[in-house]
Amino acid sequence: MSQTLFDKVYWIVQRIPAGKVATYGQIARLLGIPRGARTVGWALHSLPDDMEVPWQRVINAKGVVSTAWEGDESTGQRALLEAEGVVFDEQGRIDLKVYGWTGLDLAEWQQLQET
DNA sequence: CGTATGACGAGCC
DNA sequence: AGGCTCGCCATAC
Repeated sequence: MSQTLFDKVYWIVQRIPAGKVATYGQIARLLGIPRGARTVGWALHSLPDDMEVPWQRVINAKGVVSTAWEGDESTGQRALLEAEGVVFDEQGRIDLKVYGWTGLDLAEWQQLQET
């Protein structure tokens, strides 16, 4: 079945460990489109509700949560991340040096190439 | 098939 | 340092 770019994005995001965060640009590079950060963002934008994807672990390069989605204090993206151990600074940003995802391990990377 | 759009990014002012 | 503009890539219409 022809995996769409979206499916790959979801596949990768689902492999980001709890307590870690990745940037759109980082995921785009994994997909082979170094300048396609926007496309990744769009993929998550149109994420089906019935799909379990920790999209909250995907943020922009500034270490800030883009989705002003904030709906609720207990369900907001920030609350979800803090519950996983991610710490925000006074400016509401995440230190990517500490919580940044290092990437897929070798086995996962190879599996991605096959899809 | 051309134009518009979007959870971004890097560069310039 | 902070804010604005242009560039990129894959879908939607």
